[in-house]
Amino acid sequence: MQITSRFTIAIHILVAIDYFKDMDRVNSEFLAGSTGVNPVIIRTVISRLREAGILSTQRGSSGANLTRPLSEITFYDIYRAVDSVDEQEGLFHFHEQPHPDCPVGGNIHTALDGKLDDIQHVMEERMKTITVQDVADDVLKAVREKSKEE
Amino acid sequence: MQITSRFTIAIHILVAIDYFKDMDRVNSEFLAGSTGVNPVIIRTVISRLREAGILSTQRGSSGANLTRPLSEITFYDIYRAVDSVDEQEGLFHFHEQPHPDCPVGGNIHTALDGKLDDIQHVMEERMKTITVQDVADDVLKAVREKSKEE
DNA sequence: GATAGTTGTAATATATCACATTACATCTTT
DNA sequence: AAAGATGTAATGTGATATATTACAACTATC
Repeated sequence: MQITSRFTIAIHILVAIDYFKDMDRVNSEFLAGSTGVNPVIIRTVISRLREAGILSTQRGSSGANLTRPLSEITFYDIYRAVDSVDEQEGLFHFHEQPHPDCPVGGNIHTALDGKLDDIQHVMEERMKTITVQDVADDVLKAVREKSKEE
Repeated sequence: MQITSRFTIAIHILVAIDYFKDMDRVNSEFLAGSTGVNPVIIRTVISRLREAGILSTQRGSSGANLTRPLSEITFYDIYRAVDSVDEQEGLFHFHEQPHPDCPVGGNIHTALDGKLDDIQHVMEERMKTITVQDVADDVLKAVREKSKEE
């Protein structure tokens, strides 16, 4: 299994919105071209980012506005915004009907749930330490490296 | 998305094999009852554990033998054994066709891949610190708690 | 050595989900 | 009013997880 590409798409979108903010009309068509993803998917990802308060948009009018700088948008914010992992269900799919009358089956949740939460938690905490600005910086760096080579 | 239940099933199975080792014939039918999972699924999970060298089985003959104590089987070992996350693909599904000629699309992998690997890595490292024995201990504890209550 | 019990595995079915796509109502800008 | 956007519903398609049936291969026991 894999975490949905909505997550990397959202990061890509945010970097692009910032990168091209003064140069182009950054509409869903443009972002679809940059990401190689269908424009409707772009719009739904943007919808989720909007619902999460990360950016704002106007019906009919092109482009999106960030509500805060990229340096204040963490990977965790995006992960939550685009529902990379369902908040209720959790990262691990637990088999659903362990037998309650079996000593193991009847106690496996008690014994295991906390440990699974732990694992998910370290992952999410690490996500909180990385921001979209970190990505934007590295994109810029790479762009400059390439232009040097010519 | 969620990590396949094969992971929790495998942990459940290993705890049960150990717990019942002197009491019952722990065959796939028995484990299917304890987990609430189809016996064929049980056998395929056991197959993977066998391929990973965690236990051995004999065709025709009931039961499985652990090749090492539960205290030496980590969550990471199981995670790898049952292919919870494809080793090639990684935890995050990257959108597949970012546009190479776009400054953002052409550099997003360079900028993002290492960060995604980092996140996956902290999760996997935490998995290495938890063993199936930890679960078995907590199952036993819970069993004893419940028997006290009577 | 015949029988019953078991594992290993292929083949198929079903449900769910991710992503693509079409279509269109709604809104903004010119 | 016309052109260009967004928001979103509806539908299609492919991939994947799990369940299930079926059976060959093997072991233990009577």
